[in-house]
Amino acid sequence: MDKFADVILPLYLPKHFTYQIDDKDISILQPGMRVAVPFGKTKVYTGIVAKIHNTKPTQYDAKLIEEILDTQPSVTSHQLKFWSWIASYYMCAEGDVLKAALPSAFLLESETVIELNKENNLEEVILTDEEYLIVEALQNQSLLKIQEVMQILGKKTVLPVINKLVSKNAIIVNQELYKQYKPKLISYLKLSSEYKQEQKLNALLENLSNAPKQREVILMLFSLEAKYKKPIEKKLLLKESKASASTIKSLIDKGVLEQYHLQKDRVNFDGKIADVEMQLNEDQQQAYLEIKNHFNNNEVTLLHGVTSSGKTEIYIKLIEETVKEGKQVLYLLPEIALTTQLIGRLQKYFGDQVLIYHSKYSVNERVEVYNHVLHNTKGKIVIGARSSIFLPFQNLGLIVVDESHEATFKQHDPAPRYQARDASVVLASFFKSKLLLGSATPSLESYHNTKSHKYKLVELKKRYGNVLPPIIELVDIKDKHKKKKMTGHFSDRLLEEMRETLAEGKQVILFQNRRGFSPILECGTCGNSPQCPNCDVSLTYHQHNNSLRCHYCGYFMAMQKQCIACGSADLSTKGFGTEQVETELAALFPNHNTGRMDLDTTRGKYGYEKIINAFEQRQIDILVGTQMLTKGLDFRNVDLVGVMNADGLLNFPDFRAHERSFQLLLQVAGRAGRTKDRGKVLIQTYNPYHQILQQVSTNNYVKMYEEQMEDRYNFKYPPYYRLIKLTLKGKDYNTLNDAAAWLAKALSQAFHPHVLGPEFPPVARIRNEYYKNIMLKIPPKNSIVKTKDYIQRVLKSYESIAIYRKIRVIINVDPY
DNA sequence: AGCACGCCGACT
DNA sequence: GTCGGCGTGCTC
Repeated sequence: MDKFADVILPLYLPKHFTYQIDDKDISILQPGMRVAVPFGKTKVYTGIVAKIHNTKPTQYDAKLIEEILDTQPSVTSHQLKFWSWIASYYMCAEGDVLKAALPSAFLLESETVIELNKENNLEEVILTDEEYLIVEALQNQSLLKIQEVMQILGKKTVLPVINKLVSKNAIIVNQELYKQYKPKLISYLKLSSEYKQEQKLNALLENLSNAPKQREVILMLFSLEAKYKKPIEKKLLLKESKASASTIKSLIDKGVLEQYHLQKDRVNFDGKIADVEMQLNEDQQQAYLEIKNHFNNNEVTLLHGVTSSGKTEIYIKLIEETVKEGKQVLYLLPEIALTTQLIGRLQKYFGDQVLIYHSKYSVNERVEVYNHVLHNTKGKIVIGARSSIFLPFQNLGLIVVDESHEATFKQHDPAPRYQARDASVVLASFFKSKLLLGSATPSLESYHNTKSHKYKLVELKKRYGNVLPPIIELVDIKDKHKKKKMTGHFSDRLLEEMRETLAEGKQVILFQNRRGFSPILECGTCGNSPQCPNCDVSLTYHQHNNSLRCHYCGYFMAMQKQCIACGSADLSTKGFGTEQVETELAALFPNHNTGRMDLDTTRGKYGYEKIINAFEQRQIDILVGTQMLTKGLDFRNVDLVGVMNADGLLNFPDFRAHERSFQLLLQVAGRAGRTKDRGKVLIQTYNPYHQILQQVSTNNYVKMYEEQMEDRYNFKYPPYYRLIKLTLKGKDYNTLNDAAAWLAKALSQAFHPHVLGPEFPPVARIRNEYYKNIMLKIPPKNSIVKTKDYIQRVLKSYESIAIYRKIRVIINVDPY
């Protein structure tokens, strides 16, 4: 009987596609395997088999699967179930989930390539200029992709030219399937088996006496083999014998040495493992036992522990136990906190049991981690950013979500727009694994869940080693300005404390939540400030390359000397960022080194580490940074933290601004005084009586929680109401407005008072596309599933209106 | 989402 | 008259 496979393709398409399975493949193919399937007229895609069945499609003829790319499934049944949950909850295509879940090296894609037709003598062909350019390029490079042809010709439509060349028999068009993953190979050397006998060897050495270099290499190889008792890398032999590559090559050519390759893991740990058992103090032990107790009842547990109360030690203890049971562990962290500091700490305990998975890892490294998790081979503990929830776990025993309040667990763009913290609850339920959420400042949602008994709460109220919490002082800079006690952006109080701290040989961290030098350039005569031509934002000034830049599309221009609008030279900068703080510091503290940590200075894989190391080794006395220095960093010698301006955070136009400010400020404060000396935190603000700042200064989470929850209730926000945001996006302003109005009206028919908008976002145009938002507030008593079904139905009728089709609709569920 | 097919303006 | 723009519709 004919068999069919439902295949998930890496495309934005809501359904599976059904292909017929070739008779010879029926016994081999299983769900979860990768297959290459033809799609449309030309394309071949890699898809994942979701289901195998014998229902022949009635509406169309199923095509045959072209090739099976696996010998065993790459995707587990748990993953398939999880993908389908993500797709339906976050309202996206399973293909979107697939793209996020698999390392891109798994998804070979067909690409049209052209090469020269060698059968034909090119001299006899008459070519146009464009055709000549392509042929010339093909003489240097045997294959050209369509993309490359476009570049060579500098235009988009290149197919006619290619077709002409084909008809002239000058080139051939091919479909190339790319297999991207390449294992890393290391060259090893050994003596040919021929010389294993003593006498042959002696004869050889005798022979080589007139080639002393080569003789030396052989002897060195022996001594290295004796020393390490394992295969000898070519690189090592080269280094130790100080021979040249050509010496070794000639030995290989002579057949004396044999070269072979072994696959090597890119991700390797070769440090030492600490041989001590994790010791918990009394409070930690208490918390640990409570957690264990909740875990035994299979309950999700929230660990609310103040900064540096020693949450990590508890995690390590729990991880240790899970690993002992032979189960896998997932340790989720916000991307930004994935620093060498924390990884180093875990590796100290678990050595090469630790696998790391995040976006700064290369495609090949990710494939290796994926396979280790799938085959449960090396490493039971995965430390990773949000995307690691998609790894192919076999028997997941524990998930730890550290810094669980962090907004970066939510993916905003592209789809799937998932929240890894929330999704991990579902993931844990599939495996019946334990789930621990950790935070010093839990999200209101998580805390609310403990109040409503959905989660259990465990608290750690004291800092580790009884270190006292830092003293938090609010500095009224409005008052300081009035009294002329400000030097640039520094109040006299901040300067005083900084001098004192530096004099004691301690370090200072300054926090300014904005990058760049000084965001906006403003003309003092006419008030004009240069705008981005593609987006509705002012350009920001960047001092290091003296340019004006757009943070949304990357557009930049040279810094202006005169106002573009009126020609006046009276230009000044408004607002301030990390760069300006650094500049002011250089003038205020000429005898101290300063460093800056923000997006601009941490580019590249090791940019981050460099700054952190320099600070740890006290090459930097004062570190200025944005919020990236608040996460998971543990500096022992910092006694003072200064917040340059807290108001920018509080006045952010978002219902979460207050909660976020509270979390951020407490995180920043936590950087101060992590050892015996009591740290100090100065927060400069125009509004010291703001209730959030008061709650920060008294470290009163519960008060903040209660007050914010009241607001959330009154204004119908999460966790009471659920939100779904629909964003419309398109180049045509008028059509966008019409489409948004239509959609809002259609949604209102079912959700009447709970549809907000359509409204333009703060930045209404990005890269020459306009944006408009519609927000849906779903009352607690309404079914989310039914609501989503209704939205899908509305969208279907929306899509049937031809003129609206060029306006894209992006759906974002729980869009915090 | 891609990608091909198909219909109207500015140029060799 | 073609080349090349983008609107329209389909993909197992």
